[in-house]
Amino acid sequence: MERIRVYAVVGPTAVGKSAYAVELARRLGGEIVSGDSMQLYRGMDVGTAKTPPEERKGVPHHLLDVADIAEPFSAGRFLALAADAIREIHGRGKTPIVCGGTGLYVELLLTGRKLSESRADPDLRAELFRFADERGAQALHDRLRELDPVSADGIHPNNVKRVVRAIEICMTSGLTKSEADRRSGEGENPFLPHVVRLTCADRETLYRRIEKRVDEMFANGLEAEVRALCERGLRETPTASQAIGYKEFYPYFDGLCPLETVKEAICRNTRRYAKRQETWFSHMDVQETIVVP
RNA sequence: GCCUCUGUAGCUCAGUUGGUAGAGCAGAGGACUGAAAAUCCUCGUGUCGUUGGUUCAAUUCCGACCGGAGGCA
Repeated sequence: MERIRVYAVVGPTAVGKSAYAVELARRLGGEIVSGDSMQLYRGMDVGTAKTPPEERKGVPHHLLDVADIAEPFSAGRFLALAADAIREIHGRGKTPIVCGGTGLYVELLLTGRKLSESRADPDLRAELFRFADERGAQALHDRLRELDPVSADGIHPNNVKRVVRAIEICMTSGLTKSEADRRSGEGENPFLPHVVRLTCADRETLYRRIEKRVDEMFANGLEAEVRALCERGLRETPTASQAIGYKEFYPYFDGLCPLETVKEAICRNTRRYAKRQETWFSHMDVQETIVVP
């Protein structure tokens, strides 16, 4: 089977992935597939730094605006959509270029994983969280160990969220999580990745870029965007509500802190996020590294 | 001017009945196969305001001085 050549542009927020990907697409005759867990949502534009249409320079972008903020999302759903988009682009004789900062999504995609659909079960989650709350994180972890000792070994007991998710997978997919993981890697990877990693020479440079970007977001109407989304229930959504650049406004809207505090919190959370991204991408199989000033 | 309280990690503070000290936040590093912009793990030496004194030993007790807060005049 011939593998599909897939380019990928990865790196922390604010290094300039999107613009780079657009240029790459124009050079290669490519189309972009977003690998970003928040740009999926319709209406989340300014805060997610979604490339505005006028900056896309005619390059088609896939997987932007494919979900309503009320929808939960998952890596499984992302994989299905992204893999389809890649095949479709390739089928038209164009080069697929994955661009995004969500390490898990991009890595699963490029390594050719396939995950069966597993529904989120809010009631089960709530029950498991309650259990952890009442009997302790260790007790919940013990329950996972009974269901799936292999994945229990790989998840720290304090990481309740992941323990809950692992149990949920076991109970909704009909397989243990570890078995599902094993199967996800079966078969040949249909993709042949060429990963370009963008990074900064040092943290200071990256942090300066982040601060500048946050300033721009505020200047471009971030507050109004978040306010409008809150009116549509953003705060009650399962996934979209967690986005950096959005959740920091909640205390401000409740009159609990000044706007300046919101901005500081966004910068801080973005810095921490960028650091986690750097950790992730530094271990990824990368073909090309570009240091941006 | 007098009296009281206070000065400990970048910040907010705890503590040592005298044997040179520890939490939260901030920060740094790391993990990651189904919420991932989420979640979790690891990392704390700092003239204990300055300076004298008592003591084998003072950040801890005593004095003075210098900051800060409050009270009385």
